[in-house]
Amino acid sequence: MTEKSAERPPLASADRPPLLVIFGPTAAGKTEIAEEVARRRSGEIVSADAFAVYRDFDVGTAKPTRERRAEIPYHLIDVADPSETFSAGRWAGEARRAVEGITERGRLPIVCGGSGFYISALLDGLPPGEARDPGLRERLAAWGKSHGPAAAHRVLEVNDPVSASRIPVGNLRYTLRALEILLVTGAPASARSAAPDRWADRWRVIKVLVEPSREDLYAKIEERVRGMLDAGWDNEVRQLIQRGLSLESNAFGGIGYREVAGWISGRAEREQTRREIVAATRRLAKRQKTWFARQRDVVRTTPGEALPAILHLLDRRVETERGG
RNA sequence: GCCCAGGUAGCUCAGUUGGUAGAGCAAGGGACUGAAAAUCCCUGUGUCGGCGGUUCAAUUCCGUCCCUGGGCA
Repeated sequence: MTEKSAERPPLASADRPPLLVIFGPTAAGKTEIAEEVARRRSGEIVSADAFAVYRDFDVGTAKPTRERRAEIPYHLIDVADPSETFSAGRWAGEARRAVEGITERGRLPIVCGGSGFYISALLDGLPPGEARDPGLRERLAAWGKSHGPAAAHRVLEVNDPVSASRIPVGNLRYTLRALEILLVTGAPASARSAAPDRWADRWRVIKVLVEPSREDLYAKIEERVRGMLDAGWDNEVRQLIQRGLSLESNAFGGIGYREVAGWISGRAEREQTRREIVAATRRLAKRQKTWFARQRDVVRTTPGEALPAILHLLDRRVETERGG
């Protein structure tokens, strides 16, 4: 997908088709805004959500309902089996294809979601080659578990001191990933620089960060978790478990799923479960905020101001064309 | 009413053989190159239940009162 795009020379700014990217913390109200923009500007939404990709994980991922998806086309939702482990690279590849298709159809692509790493992979690209080997990863995980993070980090330090210096000793997952890259590619992860990725140059990218006040966000999180619990989250989890899906699967790592599993198996009260999920969601929002803080060329808005701000930004192209 | 066990960070608790205290969780900040809603890093002054007493010094010992569990009447 990148070869084709690399051959295409970048167009003058005003001639490039728009690519709207709406991101922000969970429960900020991004979806409603994206849907309204889609209605008014004949757009299609590309979900940038690492857990909405899994089929049958609906309630806890705040996935748009079938009715809404019938009205507004959505992409990158329900594209993976819950037993799979998805990846940022796979998402970015599929998202690029989706964006290209939407543009070719003459419609507005709207990337909307809270998975910052995924959005970065889409816009800025990832180093070439996945350098991923599930079997090796499993063996490394087992080895790391028995030897401990310190031992793993020492091995990395010998073979890739640069990566080792960047990764805290306690972060076994990152240490193992660096080792995996080393073993799969034969080169240290630190030498794996991102090749210049010009994919996004084909679009006039409009990045909008939707950020409510902390007070509003926490209130919305409370409300959302309550709503999910009332909407039959427990039934969804019960069905997933009955179907034989492992609690160890990546999809079950999504916030709330293991908590709800604990509740329906009688290990925790509903109210306690609710509180834990709210706390976990707040922590997620905090991490998202940290991730988004370093984004460049972003228009920052609140949920209330977002829609007019976005419409104004989209219409600016028309003004430019008329003027020039 | 009596006996026992407790009252220490927002929560659950540890501890100080007397020199004014820590862990986990929560909370706040941060990192992030194919697991990312994941993973990890940094941040802990709190009338150590109240009031008296002993002591150079009490959260730690003594007395008393209050509160919370449990037991006995």
